[in-house]
Amino acid sequence: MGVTGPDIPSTDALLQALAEPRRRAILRLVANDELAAGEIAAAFDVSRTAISQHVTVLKKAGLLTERREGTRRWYRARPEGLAGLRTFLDEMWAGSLDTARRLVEAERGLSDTGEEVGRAG
Amino acid sequence: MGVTGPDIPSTDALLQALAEPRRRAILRLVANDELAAGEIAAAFDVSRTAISQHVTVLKKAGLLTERREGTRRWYRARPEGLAGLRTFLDEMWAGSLDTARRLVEAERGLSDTGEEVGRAG
DNA sequence: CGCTAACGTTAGCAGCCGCTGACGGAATCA
DNA sequence: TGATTCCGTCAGCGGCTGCTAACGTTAGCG
Repeated sequence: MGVTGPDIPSTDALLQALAEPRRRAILRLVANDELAAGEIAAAFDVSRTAISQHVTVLKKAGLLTERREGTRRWYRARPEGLAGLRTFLDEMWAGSLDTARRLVEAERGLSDTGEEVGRAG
Repeated sequence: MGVTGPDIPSTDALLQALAEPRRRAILRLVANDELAAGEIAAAFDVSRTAISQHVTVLKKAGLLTERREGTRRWYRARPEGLAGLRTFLDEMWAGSLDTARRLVEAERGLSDTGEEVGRAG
């Protein structure tokens, strides 16, 4: 019934894609310039096939855009693909920082009064 | 001779640690509360051993702090551990966004003059 | 049409990784 | 001291993953 959107990549796919050093290198390579598959492959010591597979992973993670021109395919980094990662990071950061703030406060109270500081009950 | 610092975890270790769904769950679990190893393990359906190994990975990535008390070890999320990830994200984002801006500008020029817009030479 | 260029895809393989079970160590208590 | 609790570590195993070689596909050219 409903119109299915362009399937938003999960945080899992994102982090798993970025966990590979070579995939991050590819991403940096096409961050400033649009490159064809062959050009990307030429920058590495592994086979063209391996790079093609990495590119597929990055594409599925929403980190790459593809533009076909003749027999060639041009790739470029997709900044919005990193939005999910930023969200994940902000949530983690906020949660932990909030706790850290609470701890500092409790510690200060401790040094003043000598009162015990345990886990928040 | 020199004083060796507390060895800063690499971006690779960071992303690889975060790539595991269960490790992210552990991180969320200790983001707001300090928990003992056993308590963390109790929250999952896998063995205590598996959790211990995940905790080790997170610790090596600088994402966890450990506090020993008697036979127990208390764990807590370490917000500064995510700093490296933020740096990585910002650099990627900046690079891609800069390119995107350049492209929009070029495209606007194209729609006005009909001039070809290729890769920056 | 045949031929080439530029790719993606598949099968198969080696290495990594997460899991379990068994074990060992440190702290606590009788 | 011995027994128990809490926990990390090790060996081994199955599944995943990154790699290569061979093949299939599409676009362009003679």
